[in-house]
Amino acid sequence: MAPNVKYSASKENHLKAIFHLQQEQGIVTTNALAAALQTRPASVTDMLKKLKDQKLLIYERYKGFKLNNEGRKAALQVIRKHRLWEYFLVKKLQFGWDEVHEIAEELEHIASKKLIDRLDAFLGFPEADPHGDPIPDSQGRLQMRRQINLAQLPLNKVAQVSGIASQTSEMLELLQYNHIRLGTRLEIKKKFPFDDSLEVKVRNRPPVTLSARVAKNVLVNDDEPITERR
Amino acid sequence: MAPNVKYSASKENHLKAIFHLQQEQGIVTTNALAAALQTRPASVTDMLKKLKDQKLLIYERYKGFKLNNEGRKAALQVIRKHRLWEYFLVKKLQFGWDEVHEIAEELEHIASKKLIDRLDAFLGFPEADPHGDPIPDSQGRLQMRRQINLAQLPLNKVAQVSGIASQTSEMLELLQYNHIRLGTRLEIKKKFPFDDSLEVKVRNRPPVTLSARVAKNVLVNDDEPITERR
DNA sequence: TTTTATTTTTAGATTTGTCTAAAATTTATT
DNA sequence: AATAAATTTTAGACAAATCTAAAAATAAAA
Repeated sequence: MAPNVKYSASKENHLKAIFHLQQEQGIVTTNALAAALQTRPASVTDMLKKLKDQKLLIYERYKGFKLNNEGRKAALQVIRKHRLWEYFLVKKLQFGWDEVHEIAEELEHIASKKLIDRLDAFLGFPEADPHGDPIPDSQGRLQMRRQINLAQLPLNKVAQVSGIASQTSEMLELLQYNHIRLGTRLEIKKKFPFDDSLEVKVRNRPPVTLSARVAKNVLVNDDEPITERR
Repeated sequence: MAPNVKYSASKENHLKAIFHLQQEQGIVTTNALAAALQTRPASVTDMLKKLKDQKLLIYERYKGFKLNNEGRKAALQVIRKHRLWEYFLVKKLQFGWDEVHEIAEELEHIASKKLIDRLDAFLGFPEADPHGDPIPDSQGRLQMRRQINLAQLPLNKVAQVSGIASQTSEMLELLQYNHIRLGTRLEIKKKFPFDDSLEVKVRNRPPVTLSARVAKNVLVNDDEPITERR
């Protein structure tokens, strides 16, 4: 049933953004979604009505909303496409991991499921995109990973960067400047309660200071990284 | 100047279709374009006005139209994108050459020029797409090739299939069924003046009969193919 | 060269996605 | 609890791309 349902690019963008927001907050608000999509609350309300009519979300006016099963499945297909294209751009076309997001935003709206499954195979069924975010499989199953943000990491505990929450190019540029990338191992050397900024140490580099805003957007593995191989 | 001008998908489709039509007929008519795009003449007129305002074509009402320099350049960029994606789909993702057109119709509207130039390099700067149609280079230069259609080929002269004019999936299916594909060498064994159908022979195969309609859409090299290597 | 037929354009509507400004509702604050 | 502030929704408008039906222009035929 419903193997190749096609939603407009705008609807897909809304579904995807709702999915990400409800990961963090459970229920999503109109204002939050409008901010995430750089649009107006009124426009969001308009779209919510359409998505509700299409039975993709649970929504009662003034009370917030979240995806239902159908909506979640649709969102995961978009996320799958986005992340596979990002992987393709970096691994095959030699793009930098910090410059692929915008292009993938366009590619993710190409409909053909066959295309995506072939691309997946061509890329060797990668598990994560270049930012470390896991790629849903063909059935939309997303292998969840235990991630915490850098602000939550205890002092002096080494962790490995496994994802970047906010992927604006400004953010990615800042991280690149500080030699923080996917897979980078780092530890917090000092926390400044005044503004919650952190002094972070990456191996073989002088320590750098990160604002609380940045730290909250750097995701790291919750458990001990591999430090020795045997 | 104007390196990354972005036109809507619909405008790009119009530009591309006009380009193809004027290749054959010099000047293009509203009805012909409407037929090519499977839309209505009134819709075409609406779009023509917009394209004229954007200075992409020469158009006087009731008198037909054609692309100007700017429009031709834009059309060639779309054609370049389309053909490179087709090549990618066939050569890298193992699609059949008769099933890539629809997907490429979507991919061709992705904007980034950098993406396309990287893709071009990744594919090894191919000269022609899987249907044998030449791929414009990064500057939009299209290397023209001497092609005639199969109906014009003299009796018993071997020629090599170098392009398919009408790429409907019905047409491509028919050709595939008859083992006629890009690069296939064939010759005309008999012409039937009654309906201008042809008996065509492909090496190691029994002869097949093609209608005049099909023959006009199969393009072959004008000059002798290479039969021996030295 | 009139008349008829065809082609093309205009006029007015529709759909999708967006917006602003105002109204309705909920939440927060005195 | 009453009022103020913030959030969310509605009402009405607009742009893009399309459509149908009717009018205008051109081409073909009698």
